[in-house]
Formats: sequence, C-alpha cells, structure tokens
Amino acid sequence: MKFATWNVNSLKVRLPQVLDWLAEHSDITALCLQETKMDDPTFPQAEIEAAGFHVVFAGQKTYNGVAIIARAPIEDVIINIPGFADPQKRVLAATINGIRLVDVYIPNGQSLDSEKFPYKLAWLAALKEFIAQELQQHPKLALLGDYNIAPEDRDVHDIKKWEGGVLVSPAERNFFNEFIQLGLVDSFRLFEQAEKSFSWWDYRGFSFKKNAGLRIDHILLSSALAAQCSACEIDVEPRKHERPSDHTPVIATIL
DNA sequence: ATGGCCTTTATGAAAGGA
Repeated sequence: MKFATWNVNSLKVRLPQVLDWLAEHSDITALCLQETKMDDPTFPQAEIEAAGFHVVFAGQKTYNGVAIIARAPIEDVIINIPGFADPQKRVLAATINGIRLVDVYIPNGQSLDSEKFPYKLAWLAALKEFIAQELQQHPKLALLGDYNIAPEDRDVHDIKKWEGGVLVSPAERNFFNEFIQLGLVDSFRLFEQAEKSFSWWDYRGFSFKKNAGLRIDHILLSSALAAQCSACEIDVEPRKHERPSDHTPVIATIL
C-alpha cells in the first residue's frame, strides 16, 4: 500500500494534475489533499468518481479545504477535530483498507506576533488530543498532510533566513515532538535521504530552481505502521510542471 | 528591499499563503 499527501493550492486549478498523477502512480492506495479551496457543492466529486476513485471532502469557499481520494472504499469519516469549534475545514479522518488516515492542513500562523499564531498553537493542542484518542481506537494510524512546521534545521534551506519566524519556532517544533511522543514516527527519517530534501518552494525568486525550500509536508506513522513502512519519498516531479502547486507530494510505502 | 509569485474574489485591489 502507498499513502500520499499533497497540498494542491486550489483543486480547481490542479484537478487535471491530480488525476494525471494518480493515473501515473497506479500503486497509490489513497491520496490526501489540502487547500482544495472550494466549498462542498462545487467539489468535483463526479469527475473523481468517474475516474474510478472513492472520495470524501470537507471544504469551504476560498480558503483551506481537505479531501481524500482512494482506490478502496472510505469508511468511518470524521470532519474537523471533535470538540474543537472551528469554522475552518482542515481535518478529515477516515479508514481505508483497515488503515486510519488523518489528513491535516495545519494553520500557517502568519507570523509570531499575529493573532493567527495563538490560533495555530491552540489548534495543534486540540489535534494532539484528537490523535491520542484516535490512536487508542486505531493502532494502525497515519497522520499526514501540510504541517506548516519544519521539524529540524536540516529541513530548511537557509535557517538564518527563517529563524524567528513561523514554521521553525520552538513552540511549533515542540508540538511536532509531542506527536513523536505520542508514539508517531516521521516516516521520511526512517530512511536515508538526500540532503536538502524539501516539499515546498516559494513561487517567487526561482526558489524551486535554486532548491530554496522547506520540508513541511509530513507522513507520521504509528509504531505498528512504522514497523511495516519500507519507504518514504518526496516526488518533486509535479513541482516541475506548468502551473504547479507550490507543494509537491510525499509518499509512504506500507508493506 | 516593507519586494518578488500564485490564487481567490471580483472587475480593482487586496488578502493569504509560507
């Protein structure tokens, strides 16, 4: 089985690329999307199902929005974090082939002095409680999505440029480590990886060409799943396409 | 360099992203 995550930065723009990518990667069991940026009535459910997939989605107009596309039936869906009142659609949990997937679009936070930053931290605290509960019911769990956290300095092309900002702050990295303390494992770091491996590059200033990126999209696995994980890779190919998303897919292989 | 680019909403300009 292969599970993937991809922040598509508008599914309206990127749907053809998503369907092409799934056709080229016929071994992908399920793909978690973030930033679909569309409300549910406009979601392209018919097109995705016509291509032979199952799909669930939770969206809103203009901002955020998550979806899971799968080749097998999707069961036990939860939208948003139970008990955490939030009009923003950022979480979708579902079971596929007996594996619990939690698809997250963690808030960006904007800047350390923005009112959006305490929202990000409160949101992460609520997510941690939710994941702790989900783990009790689902030992085989993957937490995958756009975390908007670069966990270590090696996940940042130029740490001096980013220091003091969001995505790399100690408060955010502490939350990433709290997920690790829940028993989750960063699947990417289970394996030897090329230096300067990133999943996001700014659209500005030829950042992709210069590989001036960040690794902020992650697949964390419960210990039961990590024991079955044989690979985790970032697929940079879609970032080379015409009109790309600024993020590129991350894929974990489960035996 | 208080920038650069892309998407959205909406039709001009601004917000949000990371």
